[in-house]
Amino acid sequence: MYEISIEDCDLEKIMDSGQVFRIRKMEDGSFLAMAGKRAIRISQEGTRLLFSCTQDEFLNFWQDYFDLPTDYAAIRHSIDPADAYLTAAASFGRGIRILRQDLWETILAFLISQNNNISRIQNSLEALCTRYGARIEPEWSSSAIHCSEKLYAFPTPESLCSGGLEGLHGLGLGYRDKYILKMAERCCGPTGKEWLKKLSACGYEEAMNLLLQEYGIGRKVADCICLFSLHHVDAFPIDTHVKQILDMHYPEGFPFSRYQGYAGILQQYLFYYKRSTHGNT
DNA sequence: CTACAGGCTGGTG
DNA sequence: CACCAGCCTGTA
Repeated sequence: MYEISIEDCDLEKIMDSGQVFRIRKMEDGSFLAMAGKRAIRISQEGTRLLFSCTQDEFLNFWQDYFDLPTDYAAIRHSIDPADAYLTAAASFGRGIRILRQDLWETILAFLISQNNNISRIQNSLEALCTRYGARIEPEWSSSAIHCSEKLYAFPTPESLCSGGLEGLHGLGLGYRDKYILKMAERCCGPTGKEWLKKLSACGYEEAMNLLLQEYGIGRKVADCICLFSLHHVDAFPIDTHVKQILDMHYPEGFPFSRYQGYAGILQQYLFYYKRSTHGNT
């Protein structure tokens, strides 16, 4: 167990902010977060967070995964007070953080996300993990906070390839199955690892160029990958909701220059605010 | 039943 | 260039 107190970190909001699809709330009110081949239980009361892992694993993985070293209050306070909508959105979304998710996993998640809804995305990802992922046996599974259900790691590119296109049927992927298979093939073997490594190492512009060459990846999906995995927080994904916000509240254009270098964080506040106040799923 | 999901591809004007 | 039909399918 590892306990920490931190401002601007609300797991429920993070879970509902649309950037991650493998965190869910358990019956006891704690959260189950899965990332790659890891799984963790986290309980939260106010600013207190209790992680079901050793200090070592917290410091080596989860701390950065949840981007805890970043000062989000400072970011919120930099917002133009005259911008009533953005001020309200940031206040409402206080606690959201931009996670640092695994690249391969994030690419697949957002390939699936296109023209899709959140519950279906979650179902598809879970089905994918159940079919092709290795079993996870977390340390805490045998302790007091047991978890009856079986947990699966995110599958490797190699395991996805092994099933071919037929192996992706029945997962609710629809026409996106061929995008997934192509991407799995892309990420296989040494050349695939090299490509992922290159993506991780380069800047925002270069990452966009590389991603946009891939089958099934357009500007919006590429921006999501840049923001939610590579942590290029100047990436500003424009989906139907954000487009509506921009049309409605920023007819003169969003003030990107004022928020240079971290507009993507504000995009999350805007997105979450709009979705939450319109009762969408 | 239809409409719609955090879009992209491929073809047309 | 801009425009847009078609695409899979669970959910509302």
